Amino acid sequence: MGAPKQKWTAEEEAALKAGVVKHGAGKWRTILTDPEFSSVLRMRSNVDLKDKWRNINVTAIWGSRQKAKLALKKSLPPPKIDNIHMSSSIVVHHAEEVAVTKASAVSGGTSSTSKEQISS
Amino acid sequence: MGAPKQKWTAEEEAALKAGVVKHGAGKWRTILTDPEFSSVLRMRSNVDLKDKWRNINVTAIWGSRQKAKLALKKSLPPPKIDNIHMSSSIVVHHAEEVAVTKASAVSGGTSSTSKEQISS
DNA sequence: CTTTAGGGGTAGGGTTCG
DNA sequence: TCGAACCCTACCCCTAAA
Repeated sequence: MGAPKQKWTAEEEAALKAGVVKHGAGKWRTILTDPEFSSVLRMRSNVDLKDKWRNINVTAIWGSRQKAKLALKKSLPPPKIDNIHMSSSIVVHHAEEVAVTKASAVSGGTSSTSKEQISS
Repeated sequence: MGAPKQKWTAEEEAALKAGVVKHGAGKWRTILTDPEFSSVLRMRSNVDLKDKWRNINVTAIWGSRQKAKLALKKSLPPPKIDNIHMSSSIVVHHAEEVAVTKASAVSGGTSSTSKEQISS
């Protein structure tokens, strides 16, 4: 249909990151309205920005452990339909790489969220 | 966050609809204070009721976007490849449709508008 | 001042497609 | 199967009108 899955380009991703650095994470609409990024992110919505940012963040941190949460919620249906014979080859994963060199110094206390019951 | 996304249950939705039928749409506070629904909607605010009602109405109009897709996808048979999987945990979601015969001001023109070009 | 109505926007969950 | 893109729901904030 109209949007057959528009993949994010490097430019859009860079613009998104720059926008987050500039305005802070969560200010998708602000980033979108910024003339600096609006040119690149013209086809994106604020929701798209949020989703993309989530995806980036998730993939960056977790290199091999994101199923835990999912498995906890939705019991993973084991392929054991009938036969239960199968040597469980416990593959000892040597997970010790995943050097997260990505400086995620953007998210943090940027959002002050000062909702201290403003009095008129 | 304080509100970890409290999804509306069928009971709450039914109570909301019943309240609308009983007191009328727009009387959120009245519905909320009603001892009959206050038990179920104790955790909800009048604003929440309003929002939920808005969402329900919006969803009701569109009978070709989400529902069609979902139904199409769920009814679609798996690949012709014969497989012996599919344990199928009968998680039939019970969805009772409360036919609210109230005159909702949503009727317009059979919704042919698939595009929302809202420009402030 | 309280409530309702409508407009915006964000976060999270869940689904679809490659 | 997994991941990325996308859609939907809930919640909240703001402003104007009753």
